[in-house]
Amino acid sequence: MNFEALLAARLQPALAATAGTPVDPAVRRSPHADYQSGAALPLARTSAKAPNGKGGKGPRDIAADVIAKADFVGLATAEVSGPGFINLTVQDDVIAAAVRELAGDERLGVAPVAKPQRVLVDYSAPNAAKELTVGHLRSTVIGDAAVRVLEWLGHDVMRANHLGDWGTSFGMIIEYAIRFGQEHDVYRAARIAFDTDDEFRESARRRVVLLQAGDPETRAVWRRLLDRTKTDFLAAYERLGVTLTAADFAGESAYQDQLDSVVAELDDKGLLVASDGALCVFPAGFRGRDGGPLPLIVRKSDGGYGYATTDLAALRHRTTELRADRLLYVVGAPQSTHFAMVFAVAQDAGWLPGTVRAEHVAFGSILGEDGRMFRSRSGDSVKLAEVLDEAVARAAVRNGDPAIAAAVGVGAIKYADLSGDRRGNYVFDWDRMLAQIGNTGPYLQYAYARIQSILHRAGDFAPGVVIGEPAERALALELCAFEPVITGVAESLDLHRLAGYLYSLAASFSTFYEHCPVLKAAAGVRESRLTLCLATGRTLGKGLDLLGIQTPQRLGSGS
RNA sequence: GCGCUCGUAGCUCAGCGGAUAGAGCAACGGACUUCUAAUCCGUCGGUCGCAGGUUCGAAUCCUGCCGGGCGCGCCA
Repeated sequence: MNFEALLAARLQPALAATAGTPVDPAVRRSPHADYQSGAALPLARTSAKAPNGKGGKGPRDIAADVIAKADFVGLATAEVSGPGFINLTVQDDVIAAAVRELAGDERLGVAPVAKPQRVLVDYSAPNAAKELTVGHLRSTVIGDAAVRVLEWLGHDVMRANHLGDWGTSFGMIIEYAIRFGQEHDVYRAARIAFDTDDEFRESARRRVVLLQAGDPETRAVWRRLLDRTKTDFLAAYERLGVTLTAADFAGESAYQDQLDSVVAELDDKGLLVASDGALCVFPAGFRGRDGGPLPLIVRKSDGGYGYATTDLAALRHRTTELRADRLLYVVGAPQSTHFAMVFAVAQDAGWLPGTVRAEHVAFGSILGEDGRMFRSRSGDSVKLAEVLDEAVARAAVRNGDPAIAAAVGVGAIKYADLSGDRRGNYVFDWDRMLAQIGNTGPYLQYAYARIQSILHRAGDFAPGVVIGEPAERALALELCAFEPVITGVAESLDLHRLAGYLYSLAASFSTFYEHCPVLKAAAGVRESRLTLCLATGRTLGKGLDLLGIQTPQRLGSGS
């Protein structure tokens, strides 16, 4: 259901007739009515300037004209308000019918897209030499929610987990593993050796060369280390409720045999410039510290390849071989310049035609309560597993069932990540994210659980909606707003708008719950309220599912 | 220095050119013979960083400052 679109469609002919030209109906939700249109306001100026129209009409007169010409029959009522707004009030019976339909519709009034796109979502992408840390949380959680939303809308979504499995850090851990016969959890130790021991550092560098040259022993160790971390990652994804699978791993190593060809193709197109021994592309519009052109280095002076080349190879593969229509890179904001340059070079090289959208879905950092980068007391980055453990332990205080505690704890962390504008930084705060009131995971899960409890007790009933109490009306109207939110999020990838909507829906439900007894209501009213519960439960359930958050049937210690 | 980004209530944040800028937390005051009170209702709290500009209308768009974060040639 999309009342905004329906109302706009009714308004459009009247506005066009009044203005003599098509006008944006500008229909929005409003605190003064269900919806409002501000379209008459700018029209007043045009009218006043009309050649012979002495004085012209004021915005209120114009709004009245539009209302007189518009046909709202069977949908809404309209009235002029304030300086010239058109307040629109949807008829109760229309809202009721819409909710009735929603309650019985698996898709909750959201139709699959008419033209599915092939969307490739590049997310999570941890360095396979290390453990997962909170640093990987945002890309993983945001990317997976984006995948879920796009997929549910009917798009052909391809997940890509661009694992760091080839760089210097792998040289370090392979060298360390071979020397000390230890193959698990060696990154920290290897890093220390690399930073403090010149001889080790040299060996690690040689090890990268051996790896890239295909040395059998090196490759064997590499393969074992990689398999081990992949297994660990998959376990973490499972625990997080992230849909990435083994089939989605597409690490840097996968593009190694394409790097020469990337450089060759850039050369063919005359984009390559030798500079200080390196091969570079200088896309237009990028300036460096000294004001000079900023290079994207595609081959280092030592002949090796860096991440820029790998990113270009991956992009080319995704548009030419995988035929993606839209590329999403869910990567931290600090890399925005890098991606802008990669996209610019890819365009120049013809790998990114105008028909394909490439977007850097950037996000900010997770901060500690001191406002600085979130780290453990020892200054290390915090392991993801430890964060999840603590969240679950905290949730377990109120939830005896381990499965429910896990759903609440993990859900709280994910929701905290998704409920704010992804571009901004956010402060990691246990108490806030696990609070049972406010815009939190637990609050939404609680609302969902209460609904399930009612529905369970109610048993079968004949759906139908009659709007009575203000709380019923407010809830019903909120339910009808799901569709525009979802379609908007698929476009903007602002998951926090979905989160905000769900919070607002849950809050409307809580008010309804307080003011409108369901099970004890009179016949007729009872069925209507149960239908509202059903529609709300389904919407909350689907919305949270799209965010990747579980919805237990029951919360608490039981009974 | 250049670029990107952020600056909204004491705190954490919404606010996608429209009316009197909204939530939660905190503070204070109410509501449990009632479907989970893990909730709800109310009160208090704001020169939307500053100054200009565009507009009938600006927290929102533009410009310039101030302040924080990040980035700026062989790490990813």
